[in-house]
Amino acid sequence: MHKLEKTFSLNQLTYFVSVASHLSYRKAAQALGVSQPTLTTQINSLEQLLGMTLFERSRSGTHLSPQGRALLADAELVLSRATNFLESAKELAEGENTTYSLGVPPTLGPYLLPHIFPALHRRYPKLRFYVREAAPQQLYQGLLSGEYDLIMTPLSENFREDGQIVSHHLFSESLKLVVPSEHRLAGRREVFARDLAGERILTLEDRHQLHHQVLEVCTRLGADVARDYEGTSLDTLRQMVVMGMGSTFLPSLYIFSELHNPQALYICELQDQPVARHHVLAWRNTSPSRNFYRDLAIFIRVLATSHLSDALSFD
Amino acid sequence: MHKLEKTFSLNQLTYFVSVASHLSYRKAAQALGVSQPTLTTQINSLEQLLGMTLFERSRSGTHLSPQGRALLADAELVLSRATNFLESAKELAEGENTTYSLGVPPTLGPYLLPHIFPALHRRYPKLRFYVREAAPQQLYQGLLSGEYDLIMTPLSENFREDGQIVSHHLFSESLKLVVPSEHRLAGRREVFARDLAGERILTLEDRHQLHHQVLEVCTRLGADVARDYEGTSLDTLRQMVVMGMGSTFLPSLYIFSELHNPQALYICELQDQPVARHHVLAWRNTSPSRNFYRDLAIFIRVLATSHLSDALSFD
DNA sequence: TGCTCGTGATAGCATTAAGCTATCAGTAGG
DNA sequence: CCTACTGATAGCTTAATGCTATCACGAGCA
Repeated sequence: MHKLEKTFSLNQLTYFVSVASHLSYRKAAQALGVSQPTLTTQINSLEQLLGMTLFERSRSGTHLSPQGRALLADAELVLSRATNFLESAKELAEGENTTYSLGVPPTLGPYLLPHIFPALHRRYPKLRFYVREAAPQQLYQGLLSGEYDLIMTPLSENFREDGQIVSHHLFSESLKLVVPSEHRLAGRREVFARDLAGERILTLEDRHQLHHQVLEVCTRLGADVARDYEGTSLDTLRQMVVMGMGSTFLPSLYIFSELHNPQALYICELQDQPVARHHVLAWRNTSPSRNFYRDLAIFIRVLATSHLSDALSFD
Repeated sequence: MHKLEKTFSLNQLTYFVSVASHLSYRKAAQALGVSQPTLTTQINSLEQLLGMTLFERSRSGTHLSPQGRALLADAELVLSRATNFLESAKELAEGENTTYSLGVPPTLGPYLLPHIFPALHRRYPKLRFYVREAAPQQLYQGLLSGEYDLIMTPLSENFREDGQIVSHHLFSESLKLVVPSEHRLAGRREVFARDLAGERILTLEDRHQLHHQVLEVCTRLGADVARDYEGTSLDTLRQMVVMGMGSTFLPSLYIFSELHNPQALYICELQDQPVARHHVLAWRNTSPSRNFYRDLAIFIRVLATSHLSDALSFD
């Protein structure tokens, strides 16, 4: 923590450095575009503040004092850092070369971002994301607290667009039924909701939003959710199905990304009661970059439409 | 060369950092001991200067903008350099821990400074010298130009204490006649000026002040100065005498320092016309440290009196 | 010796910057 | 609906910064 006290100004340092390099108040004043008395008074006050003489004045010229010589390097360092600061600011101000903190759910990020980041980078070459994964509940809290600038999250009853938060719909993603290839439903041309009655359904740990959604669907359809074994990731969930521990629902983007050639699995949708999650990009409506975020959401939706229409829908 | 333009103040950076760490204007204001409106206006003007929004304000709190987050580290760097600068200044101001630029002639420095630096260091523990060797003529010019803070130099007709330069007498150093041990004068209890008539006298190159002094003495006494071989240092001069190329005059401090047990040489003084050089410490009378320099000169004289009275005189 | 030129210091004023107090306006939560 | 909290704004005071004009001193030259 920096404390506040009476201190020197950056201009005073600039004057110090300039007089030191010209070894003349008048020449330095001319080079700086200020008057010579200004230099005299400013350097006097700097000297008083520092408690030492920086320059040795005489009618026939000006020399650095030994102390001034020692401080010169430090003064130049301060000024170079200040210049540095201004340059960073300039660069940040004139382009979208900012790093935005983006929160994504672990069941979406790894299967979506690789598909859209390359095109995003081409569109906004200087744009960078600091991506962090968390469950949607944490994403929402983190967005409120300022931890994230943006979150990508599935809609749920916990998510409220309450005046503080603005969200933009990106796409809808169906959750597909995944059964082992030796399962009684495997190969069926059409599977209906009633076929799941009594079925053993595997899902993720309950910190994931997917857990709650699958639980709600199963309760509605009369299927049993296996609480004794819960997956820690979509990959482990898939392995559990392969090993015959039950069936599950997997997001279509995961299937599209990871299961190009699923040998031991049969994948289908419920014809009469499709299950889907609806993903949005959300941000605080107080955010200074909100206009950019809106453009970004629109652009991501366009990218998804053109690259991922096999896996997603855009109602 | 740093150019001058409208820029931010260090206080503004301090405010920025403080608001960023408290995430609240009011709390930051309290911590800084200023009013909240001050922070508002200062940060607004900083934002305007940088052309970007640093904070996202809302009625329910304050967050860093992505740009602000990126600039925060740079701002802290500037402040830490500034603190650094003030600390250096404080350290320089409260002690004599400054590095002074000291010019000495090559025929004196190496044979005097090792005798006085240890005691000088005990007396002024934080004092440092940046010692450079040059011929007295260059020393004098360098003192005028500000290259040296102090010079140690033998008096000569070129040296003028002309209102700009103040000098303080340190000690007088005799120049002793040095002849090879097989020389006709070797072993003589008393040697007089007239004994040198026609003698071949070796000396240093003419960029050394010693050259001119020996030349003057020899002309007066009727000795021949050997211009064909001139030494580049007192050590080579001594070797030339050992090899029988002639005789020479060597400063007594050199003899005291380097020739504890001269086997091949005989050393004596001219009884009736002793030759000496008179060393002073000199500085510009405009120098802010001139009082310290005077103390220093007195102290060096005291040191020489107590440690080097065998080789020097103090008239 | 006296003149001129060049140095930094000083005085007095004008302008700008930075700070304060008091108040406003909007949101959150009881 | 009220209370408490946020940052923003208005209006004023004071401190800091810079300017012009002038001074005082020294160096160099005639």
